[in-house]
This record gives sequence, structure tokens and C-alpha cells, in this order.
Amino acid sequence: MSESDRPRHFIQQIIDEDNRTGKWGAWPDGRPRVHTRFPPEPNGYLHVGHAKSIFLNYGLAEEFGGRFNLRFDDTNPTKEDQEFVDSIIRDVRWLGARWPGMRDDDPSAGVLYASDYFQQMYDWAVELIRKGRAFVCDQTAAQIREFRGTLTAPGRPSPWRDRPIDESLDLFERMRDGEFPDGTRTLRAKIDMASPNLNLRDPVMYRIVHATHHRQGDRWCVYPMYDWAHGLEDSIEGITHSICTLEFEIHRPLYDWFIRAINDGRTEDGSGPWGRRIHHPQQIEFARLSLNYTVMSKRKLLLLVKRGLVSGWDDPRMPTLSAMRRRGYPPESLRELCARAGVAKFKGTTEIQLLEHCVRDHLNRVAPRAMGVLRPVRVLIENWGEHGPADRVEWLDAVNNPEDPAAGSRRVPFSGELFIDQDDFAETPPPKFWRLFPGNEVRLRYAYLIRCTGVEKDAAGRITALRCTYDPATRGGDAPDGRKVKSTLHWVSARHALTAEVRLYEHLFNTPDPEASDDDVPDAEGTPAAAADAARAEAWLARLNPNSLTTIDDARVEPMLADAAIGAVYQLERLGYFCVDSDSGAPASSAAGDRRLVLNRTVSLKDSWGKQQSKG
RNA sequence: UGGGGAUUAGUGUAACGGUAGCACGACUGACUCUGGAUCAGUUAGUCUAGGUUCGAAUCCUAGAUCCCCAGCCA
Repeated sequence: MSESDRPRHFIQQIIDEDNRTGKWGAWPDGRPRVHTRFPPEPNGYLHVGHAKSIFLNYGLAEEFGGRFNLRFDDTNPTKEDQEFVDSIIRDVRWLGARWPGMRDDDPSAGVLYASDYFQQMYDWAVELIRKGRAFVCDQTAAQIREFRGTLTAPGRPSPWRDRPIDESLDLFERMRDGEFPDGTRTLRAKIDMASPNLNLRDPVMYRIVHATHHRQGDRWCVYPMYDWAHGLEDSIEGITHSICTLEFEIHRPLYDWFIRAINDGRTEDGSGPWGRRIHHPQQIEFARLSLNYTVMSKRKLLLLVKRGLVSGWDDPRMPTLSAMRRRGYPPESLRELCARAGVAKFKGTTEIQLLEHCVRDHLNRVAPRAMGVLRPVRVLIENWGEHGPADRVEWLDAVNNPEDPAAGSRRVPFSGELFIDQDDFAETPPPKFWRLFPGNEVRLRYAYLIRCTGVEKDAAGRITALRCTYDPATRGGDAPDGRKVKSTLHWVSARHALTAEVRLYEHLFNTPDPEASDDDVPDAEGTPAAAADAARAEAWLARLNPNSLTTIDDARVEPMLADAAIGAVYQLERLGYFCVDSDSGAPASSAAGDRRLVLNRTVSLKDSWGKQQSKG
């Protein structure tokens, strides 16, 4: 489906309406202003859920000829780190988003940081104190919690709520200067301790944190809270549509309250006592992406990494963007996934099959084809020597991509000793098995028709080789007498094939919803309640799929792969798409035979035979 | 028990008072030098109960279910 005939989601409709009414004014080029942003906190790695937000925000800016900012919401120095900043920039760039000031020679050019606005935020906070809309509170965290009340009972005002403005001003300045230890005081907005929305019960705007910020160093001893900071960041950048996830819906009144409080006493032309009004963006909430058979929370992903249950943040089984990149998922397929999953306010779960469909759909069009066998069985062509030298090699033409004629063709070596896949042979074929079995004739892709004449076994009865004859008249794969075969197999020449390590992946979890309620997880008899709770809390770990990774270390692939670049994705015909993993050695045509080659199975091909088999 | 949201085939998403459609999945069949791809077809839905209306997924009333909120996290 093209971008234009996809139904317009509710945010596009909001923007259509805004543009119709001219709500946000226009850019210098006359187009209505649309300015979005992606505001990650640099405290972890990005996952597919973030990709949806990135594509939504960037896509909207692109669609309407607007702008998109990448801005780090780095307001909590205790959790953030430059490592995460770097990885996030890498991931957002990989997805294809563009922002003002972006450059190829400097990944971080044009990237924005909330911490650059700290002084402005501080000044506005002072303004709110002066206006009597904020105060310094000396309550401890526990007292604040106690005074906040509950979901059903109203809170009580802090005893410091009505302290003189000058006193708050003085204290706030000294908080900033580092005079007080962490946790001793906060700056709070003076709103409504009886509000049914707990976020409005005099929320904390600043807390004292003596920590080194990854960009600001030790310059600040007070750090703004999300609710105070976020709308101001958006305002400063001129964001029009501040798009966030559903859980912030109940924070929207606060988002608006803060900006209105600043604008109180300000006017459009700056003639008011507090100067010119500041920009007031519109917050819009949508449902984040969630996928089945995986988990998406940073905490859980971190636990998988910390416990060594995966090899790292970029373990190809992880739902992180770095993992998906390593696994070979093209960014275009992620964009397509997000587009197809849609944008709405219903919190649903998208089936992982949709992602796999998008990956196959894209890769089918662009991935060059190659042949490789995962579990090799030797095939001896008995009559190879009867039609020429027994050690001869024939180089046969193979199409690089049947979906793309421009991809051209290559030559693959054929000889009297080959490998085919175990799955393609059966000594006693089950019903509807069309592949190789004694007496049957099949085609070797782009090569010859062969017929199985016998099976060689070792003393233990294991098959060591298949004896076959080939029909020299069928070179290229077609029989001059017009006879048909039911099956075409992939193969490699034993002498020429490269050995590769292949990593096969399945879903990380073996149930669609690993985070489902854990009521069905039995408690061990006699465990203390606390231990039982802990066990229950991590019951999702018990749902990890023990077969999520299968490593094959003696797969054989055609020699052309010696030069495959790291990250390149190929289709191994009839098997699936495979990506050259970063654990591989560098491509080296000179030392082709020695290259360590590691392939990740990005996704298998649809396999109706396998499906039929597993149904029994 | 307070407040804020949500609910349409198995899954996700359209329809904005006028024929409930699309995609993925599943299942058939055709075709095929990938049991791939492609093509054709089948399957299956408006949370419930009332009401308004010529006509309701859409408007009204009542109820059900699910999610979010009591961090000096974001």
C-alpha cells in the first residue's frame, strides 16, 4: 500500500485541521508549520517501540514539509550516560530520520539537549515563585508522599506552601548553589492538593541532585522534573505537536498548567509585566507499539543482558534496534511495520508475524540469492567421470535475484561431489514428499537433473553419502525431452563450499504474552512470601524459549560469500534470509578459504512443507 | 470506592448518521527451475442492554471489561 492511500490516522487528522485553521502559522516558505520531536532519555538502548515514535514524529514532519528534532531529555544525571546518547543517535540515523543541522561527518551535529535549556528553565521557575505559583518545600520525600493523599482521599497542603515569596526565592537560589544536601528541599508548583488528578497536587518541579551530568558536569545542583521540563523544552524549540504515549495523558493538564502559568502576565506583543508570551505546543498521546513473543520494558531487557540470558543489547534475539540491525532487519521493514500497525489510542499487541512479513517482503525484493546447506549430506555423482574428466568443474549461471532482473547473474561451481541439505532427502519418503529419495529424480537448482541410485552408510547405519546419477543433457536444469520433476533442490560443490557458522533464531519467548498475569505460576510449597513474590515477579523469565538460538557450525555456503560485507543480507534459496554477522572476519577475497563466516538467520522463508509436517 | 483513557473478524486498523472495508494470520486452489515469490478464493467482527432515527459501529442512557495515575523516574 502506498503512503498516500493509507487511511489517515487521528494525529494526521488533527494536523489537517490545524493546518486548515492556520493554528500554528506558517514557515517562511508558506507551508503551515508542523514541528515534531523525538525526546528520548539517554538511559538505555532504543527498541522497536521507540521506532514507532520516531517514524511517527519524523514521518509527520516529512509529510507536511515540517521539521523534526532529535532532542535528549537529559534531566536526570543519575541515570543517564554518554554511551546511551551515542547509541540512540546511531539508531535514529539508521532508521533514516533527518533533522535540521544533520551532517554525515559528525553524527551528533544538530542534536538537541534539554540540558542546554536549564538556565532558561531556572529563570522561568524563579518567575513562577515571584508570581506566587511555586514555593520551596522543606518536606522529606516521605512527608510529601504522606501529604499527597491517596487516589480517593484528598491531600493536605505542605506547611511551607505559604512561606513568603522572598524566602522561597532565597532558598531556591541556595538550592541551585549547592548549599543543601540531596532530598532536603524541593521546588513545588502551587496547584491544588485536593485535585482528583494526583499530578496536580503541588507537583515537584526541582529536586536537589549533587551528581555529575554527562554534559553539564557539576554546573547544576538542582534538576528539573519531567512535567516541568518537558513542555518548556517543546516550547523553546517551537514544537507544534508534542506526541507522547498514553500514560502521559493524565499529565497533560500539568503540561498545559505550567505553560499557562508562565504566560500569565505575558502578552503577544511583550507589553505585559512579564514580557512576551511563550509558545504553547499541543500534547497528543498515542498507544505505543507492543509485539507478542517478546518484552519491551527497559528494565526487563536490562535483566536479560545482566543475567547473560542473551549475549548483549545487540543479541539478535532482542527487540532493540541495535539487535535488529545486527540480525539483518532492514530499517525500511521496520518503517513498514509501524505504518501497518497504525496509530491509535487503543493499546493492542501487534503480532510478530506482521514484522516478519514486512522483513520478508522487503528482503525478497532486494536480497541477492545464494545457495548454502545447513546440515550437509554428501552427494556423489557416479557418472560424472563418464562424461568428461572426473575431477572437472563446471561453472553454471545462477540468477542473483529473480525479483530484480537488474541484479544480474553469477557463476557457481558444480562438480562430482556435492552437498545437499538433510531435509531434502528421505530414505523412505513420507506421503507428498517430492524431494530426493532412492529412485526419484529431482533438479539441482541451475544445474542438472539427478536421480538417486543408492545410499552409503557407516557401520552404525548412518548415511554417509547419497549415490546419484546426473543427466548430462539437462545442463542448466531443463530436460530436452520435456520431462518434469516435482522438486528443485539447493546444493553446493563440496570442494568449493565455504564452511560457515549459522545462528538460527526463534522467538525469544515461547508464549505470546510473556508478561501475562502470573496467576498460573505455582508457588513452591513452603516458600516464604517474599521469596514467592520475587519468584512471581520474574515468572516471565521462565517463559524464555530455550530454543531461541541454535548454532550450526558446519554449514556450507557457495564461495561467493567469502566477499560478503558485514551486515549484508542474502537469501539462501529455499531456506531464508541470512545476514553476515559482525563476529565474522573481514571480507578477504585473497584469503577466501580462511575467512571466518558467521551468518544470522534474519527470518526463514515461508515453508508450507515444514508447516504441513509439524502439523503431523 | 477518586480521576484519566480505551473497547470493530484470531491480531492490528478503517468507516466521522447511509452497502462494516483493508492488512497480517489461518485455510483452499492455480502457477512455478526456491514446497519461495505471485495470483485467485474461503474463513471470521461492531463489549452488553435499552433509547433516538426512515436508517446507529457512529448520537443518548445505563452497565461490563481492560489500561494508566499515589517517584524528589521519564
